[in-house]
Amino acid sequence: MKEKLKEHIENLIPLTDEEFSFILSHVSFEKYKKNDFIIQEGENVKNCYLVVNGLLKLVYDDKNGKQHIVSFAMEDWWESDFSAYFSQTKAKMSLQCIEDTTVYSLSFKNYQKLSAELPKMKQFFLEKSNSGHSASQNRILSFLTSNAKERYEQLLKQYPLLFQRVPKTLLASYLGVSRETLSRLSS
Amino acid sequence: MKEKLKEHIENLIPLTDEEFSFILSHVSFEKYKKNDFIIQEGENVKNCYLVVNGLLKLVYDDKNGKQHIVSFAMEDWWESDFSAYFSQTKAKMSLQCIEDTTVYSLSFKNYQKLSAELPKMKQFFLEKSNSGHSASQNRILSFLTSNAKERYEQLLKQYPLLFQRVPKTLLASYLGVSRETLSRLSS
DNA sequence: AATCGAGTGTGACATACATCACAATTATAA
DNA sequence: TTATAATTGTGATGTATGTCACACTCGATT
Repeated sequence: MKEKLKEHIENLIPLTDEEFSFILSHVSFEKYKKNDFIIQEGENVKNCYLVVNGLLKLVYDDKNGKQHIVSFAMEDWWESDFSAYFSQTKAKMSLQCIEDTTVYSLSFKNYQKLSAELPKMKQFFLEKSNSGHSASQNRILSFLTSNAKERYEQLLKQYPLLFQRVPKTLLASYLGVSRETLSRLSS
Repeated sequence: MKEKLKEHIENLIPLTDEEFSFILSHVSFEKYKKNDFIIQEGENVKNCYLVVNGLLKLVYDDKNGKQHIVSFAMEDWWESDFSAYFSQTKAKMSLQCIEDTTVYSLSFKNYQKLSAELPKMKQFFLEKSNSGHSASQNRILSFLTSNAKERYEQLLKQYPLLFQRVPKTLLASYLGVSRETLSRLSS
């Protein structure tokens, strides 16, 4: 398990063994079951999470009780309600398991500590944040330029695995269309 | 002018005079006229920009020749085709002046240099990137949860100034609706 | 002053998508 | 296994929004 975290970071930045054990002492390994909530709307968001195995959804429940999926988090992704995490306020969204899931959890305090004491980690977080930002911009772009069918095809192309792992209802909720419309698109 | 840059950074992180002049020697001050392109689609993206005065639009031109506004950049905002900037590839979007605009320009090389040699700047960029990421997620959320009228009202509430500074056609293009629909919404 | 073009409003109509209802199938649990 | 819930497909219909066409205003240019 440790190895997976090491690989994940070294994918961007090489680490000495000392550096890695320092990092390891600042995160905790956690297991969740399908349908468990890792973050619940309204709670203080103390942690962000690296998915080791499994699959998460970051969802927003609107005033009509409808669920909207802001993001899926697959293996090797960091996820949280980052807006609440960085400002240390209450979650507007929930983070819930679609499958049994294992994660590394990083508290905000330790995030700050790692950033401050290990320049390499600050660099790591910076690069992660930049790529997260780019990914979000691409998603915005797809809402601006594409209709439901095109967005569906883009999603399939980008994450063919997702298609087999999550019910269509959730895909629809991610794409911003009703499940009925999505069903008609695929046929 | 220098003062505005100093204020902007010190809004997040205090600087000594030496640190600030080091930073200043790594950016360049530039002036553009209304309708000028700062970045053109297809070019290599060498710089990102801090808007000192004026107003920019980040636009994507789709295959049908239709323009989509991914973002407006007002005073005190950093903007670029960040995806292309960070990967040092060609721009998928253009950055164009809606008004006469002055900016500080930061090359990718100097971005890396500042990040590497001034920990405070790495911290600064990290915090900027995090808040940019949050902002993008909020925009995604508004596409998922709101119809055109609601998105319009949210925009007005968040940036009342914008409303007076840019033609409705551009607001429509930002909101992802036709100008006719937007016109009918406001009445 | 006359002309031009950008920005805007509005009617008529077309289309994409949502909603509601119901049936069929497949997974899950007792 | 049987029962129960979750998932999916599909028809009928309503609504939001897009598209096309045209007119009007207003500021800029000559």
